[in-house]
Amino acid sequence: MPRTKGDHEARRRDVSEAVWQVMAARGFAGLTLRAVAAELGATTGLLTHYFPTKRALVEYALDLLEQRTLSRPRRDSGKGLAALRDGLLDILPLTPEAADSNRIWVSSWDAALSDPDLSTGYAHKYAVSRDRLSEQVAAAQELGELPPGDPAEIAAGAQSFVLGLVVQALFAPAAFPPQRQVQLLDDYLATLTAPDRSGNRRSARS
Amino acid sequence: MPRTKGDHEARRRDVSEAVWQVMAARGFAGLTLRAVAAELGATTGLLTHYFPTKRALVEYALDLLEQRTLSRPRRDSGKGLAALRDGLLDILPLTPEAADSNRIWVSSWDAALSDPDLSTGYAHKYAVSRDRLSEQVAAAQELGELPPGDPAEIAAGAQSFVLGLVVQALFAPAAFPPQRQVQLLDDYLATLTAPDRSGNRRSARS
DNA sequence: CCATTCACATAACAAGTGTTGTGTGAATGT
DNA sequence: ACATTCACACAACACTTGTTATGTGAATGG
Repeated sequence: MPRTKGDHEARRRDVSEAVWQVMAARGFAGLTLRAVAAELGATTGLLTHYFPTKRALVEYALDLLEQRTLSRPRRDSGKGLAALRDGLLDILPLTPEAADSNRIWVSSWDAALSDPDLSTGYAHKYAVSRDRLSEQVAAAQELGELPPGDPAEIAAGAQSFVLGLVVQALFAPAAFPPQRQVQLLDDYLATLTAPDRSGNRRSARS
Repeated sequence: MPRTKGDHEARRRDVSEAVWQVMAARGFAGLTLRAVAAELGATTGLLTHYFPTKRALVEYALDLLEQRTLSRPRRDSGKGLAALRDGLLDILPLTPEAADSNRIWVSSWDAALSDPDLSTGYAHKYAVSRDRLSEQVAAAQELGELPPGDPAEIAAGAQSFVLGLVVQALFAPAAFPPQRQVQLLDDYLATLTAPDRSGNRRSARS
């Protein structure tokens, strides 16, 4: 039963939704043409009509993942340290949608690590994210909310912390409910704001 | 060409090595019977002789992964904070072997997140690791090397930090050479040792 | 010395995968 | 009104995967 209205754009959105559902339910490895087609109530012919090859669909799925992650409702309340906190909170799986998004991300790491092309893409993407955090760190430092130190290093540390927290929360959602995730992040940020009493210089290169 | 000596144990070690090589080279998703057999210079018949089903081989591979991770040469120099640092350093991909191990771990998360049985196993495993870290945190606190605070929360934070650092280092090994990983970890530990000057209480529950 | 067991190889099978070609009915332009 | 294009369905393909059945030569035990 073909579409009465040939709305290309709407159809593409249907495909997006089906791809998303499949990835959320069966992981990135479960992203198969027939699974998407079944979720869509169609056949593989539809997909090959929109995507010439499987790789094209995978790349589309990754774009979709990035886009949906980026277009998630973002907190953007303050400036400086508050903005940094918001940016980090946006990453955490605090809502079911964010949990889906993160689960898909993590499950895509398998394919990404085995594929050099995808791997460099991921590295670049995380580098961009780090740069953005770095700017927020620098802003917070100028406001005196964070002690001095290389913003890039502090940003890398913060991203590591949040990334790892994502992974732990995905594997043990009961042990890491949203409240505890926020608490852990706030504790981490609290230690960042504290001055360093030890002899170690923070983030100095040899 | 069958084995002249029927050394069951040695053969199993050969299988382990082949499984390891395959996972390191092609990721967890690439762990296929024929790939292992080819790496072993044998056929699938050998594997079905040792493992009744694919799942058995997967479980064996996960055991192997855990065992190899655990049996990696560990630093165990000091007590208290130094022991905690050692335990965290042991996780990081500072050596090629540790990088292999971590890459396999990360690539296995895809299958684990889609399989409830494996997922709970992973959650348990990370919980055990957290408990161990928690004890080291408590010991460091008793030595006065760490300020007071719920050891479990501090351990969870430290594990998150290291886990995330592992992921970043795997995707961008050039940007996260061993030296920088150690530096980032030491910076993190330095912030932990610093007293909290802010009004936030560290790790208090509501 | 011989029967049995072991440790595989070999080959086939069914299911699932991406891909390709052909058909077909609706929409569309003229 | 008609030819063309579009948006798929349908079916077959080559391939990979896990699984299973059968054979076979070496080790082994009595």
